[in-house]
Amino acid sequence: MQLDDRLDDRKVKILQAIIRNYLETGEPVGSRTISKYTDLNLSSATIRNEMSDLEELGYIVQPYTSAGRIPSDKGYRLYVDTMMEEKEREVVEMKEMLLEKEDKVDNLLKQVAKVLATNTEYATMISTPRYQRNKVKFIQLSRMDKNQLVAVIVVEGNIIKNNILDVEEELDDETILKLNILLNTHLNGLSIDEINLAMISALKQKAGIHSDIISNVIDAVAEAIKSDDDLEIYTSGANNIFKYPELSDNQKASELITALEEKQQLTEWMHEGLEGDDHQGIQVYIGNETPISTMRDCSVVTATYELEEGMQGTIGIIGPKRMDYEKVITTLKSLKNQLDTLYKKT
Amino acid sequence: MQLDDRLDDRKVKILQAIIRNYLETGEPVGSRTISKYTDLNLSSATIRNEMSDLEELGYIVQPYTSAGRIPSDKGYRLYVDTMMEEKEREVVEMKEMLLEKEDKVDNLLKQVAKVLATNTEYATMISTPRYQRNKVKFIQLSRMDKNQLVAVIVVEGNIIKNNILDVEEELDDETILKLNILLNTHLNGLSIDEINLAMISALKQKAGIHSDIISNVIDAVAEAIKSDDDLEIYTSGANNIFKYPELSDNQKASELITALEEKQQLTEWMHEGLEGDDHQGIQVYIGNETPISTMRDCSVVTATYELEEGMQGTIGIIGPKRMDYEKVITTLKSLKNQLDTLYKKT
DNA sequence: TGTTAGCACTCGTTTGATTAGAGTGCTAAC
DNA sequence: GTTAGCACTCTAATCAAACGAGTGCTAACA
Repeated sequence: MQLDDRLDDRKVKILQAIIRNYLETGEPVGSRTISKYTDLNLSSATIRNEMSDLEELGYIVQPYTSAGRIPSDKGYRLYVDTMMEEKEREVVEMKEMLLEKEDKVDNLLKQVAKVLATNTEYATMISTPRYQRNKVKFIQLSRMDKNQLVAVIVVEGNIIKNNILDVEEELDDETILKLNILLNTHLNGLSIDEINLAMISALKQKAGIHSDIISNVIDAVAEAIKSDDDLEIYTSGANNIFKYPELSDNQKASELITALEEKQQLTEWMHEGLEGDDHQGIQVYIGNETPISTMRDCSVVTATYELEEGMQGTIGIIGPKRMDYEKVITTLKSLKNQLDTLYKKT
Repeated sequence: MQLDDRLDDRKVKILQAIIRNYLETGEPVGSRTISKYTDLNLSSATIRNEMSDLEELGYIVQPYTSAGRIPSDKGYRLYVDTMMEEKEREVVEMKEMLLEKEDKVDNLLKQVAKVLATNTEYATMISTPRYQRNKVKFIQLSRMDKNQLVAVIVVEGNIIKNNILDVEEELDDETILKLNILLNTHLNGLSIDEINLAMISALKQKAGIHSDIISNVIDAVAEAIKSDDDLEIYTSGANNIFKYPELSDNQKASELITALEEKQQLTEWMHEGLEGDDHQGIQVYIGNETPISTMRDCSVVTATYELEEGMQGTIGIIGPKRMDYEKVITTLKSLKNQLDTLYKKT
């Protein structure tokens, strides 16, 4: 008999039972367990037949002959997808996330990573928001020293940047005032795309003999807006991986710790993660679906949050493949909501 | 016969041989090994006698009856101390530490931690400099919005801080200018100790109706100077601990990773570490000498560096007790020197 | 008196064999 | 289509024996 590609209802139920049980115990689960566990009233023999089918379809695998079954990546995938549909509406409030509005976004994020790690008992990461199309809001040059200017640049979202500019010639207050006016009138409200070469040379011309300062300021502005080096990632709860035997043998643990420490890779991943958009900004990567090879034994759930218009970042949870997807997803959703609204009403 | 408290020359040689051998292999070392290893031309039996003495004196221990000996904390201590004396003068140049002067000190430090970790194959940490008695160099209030001021505060070492202040009443340019002059004339050159209550109330009085702004600014200044939250610690190379079997069983590895992640503890330690001063700013903590209990199986070597006058920070290397003290210490010394001079000549 | 050879003894580690148990696949009966 | 029964498979746990590195002690030696 040719096996139907489509799963009937009973198979799905059995698969879910297997996965749920495996999530709890971490041990391969046998037919007898399922027979007792489910309310299907089927004998272990029947379950065995069904499991045999499920294995043939690739949803579960046997670690070795005559052991119980564990879910394959494909199995997890099905489970997660169906579960997502079911839970699409339900969003549980996060317990006691004392998210007092920190004045420093960085500290807030660090704290979120930490709380999340303690809460879920998995490792977590959170990327700082990207300010893709951010606009200049305010520029101010001030003389600090004889030969040094402080350039303060505020971009949308009240992100403040400063640079110290060395100047050769001494500038008097009036010149500085003029430059300030010039800069503000021309650059305010512009995003990085809009500050092009033509714009810059026009500015320089107007600045006259002080055109070299303009260059410096423009550089500072560019840096402030693009803020590439500011796209950082905070991780927390790395030690949690030791709670899951399947991740904590020396080899794997070492690789994982390295992956979490090596933020470069994570950054790139989170970066691109901002594009795709599955279920309300939540994405699940199971096993080999993660782009980082050393995480092939893990699952990663990410959520995209938005602090203010255009300021998007990503939160991620890294755990074993048998992570409690349900809890993780609802937790992330709730957190995402909180972050989304936190700065909106400012 | 009562054992002399003092070690004779031969005992020291044997102890050194034991330790050196143990550093290499990580295995308990027996009498026969030493007999062959050293140029003392002694039989294993003689060595056995000496080792028996050394054990009684507490310099080495036996993991179990009839195993070889391994150094005790006391043994390491002696070894490190004598070695330090020998190497006091010798400072090897660090290999290829592309320390191009980063404009951001933070990035520099992160990079140092990383390079150091790769270089030594141990875990590393580095704390950002403390600006203990730092002085205010420049203060500037600017109006950004109708109801928002930007306060820019520059302290010695060109550390720039900003705060956004919400103001209820709208201020005109002249008022702001007056405030700026007031603040600069009174606060410039002062350290945090010197900005006391009397000072503040005097300022407020002079500010007249704008005294509440003064309060806010003072708060911002205080925060900028004390910069407690800026005393951060970067760690790197946590995965290196897996290279040493004696540290990488699950329990210990987990604890260690946690300790490295839990920066609070480290911060306090590094903080107090700045006081004591052993050998040219290098300190060695062996086993239980570390204040962090989960590091009792490790040794930690720290060095204090100074970027600019009064800006001290600490670098630390965390490894197994059998770490290559010689290499670590010379490496740290060289690095310390580089950091010490790097910003001095600016 | 200090050094050495020899030998019995100790104790953790390695090895191999055996056992227990969980789980499967298959067959035959319902 | 479902179930009971049974032989079979494979892992993990257990145990004993052999191993061997290393010691402590004694007696002999220079």
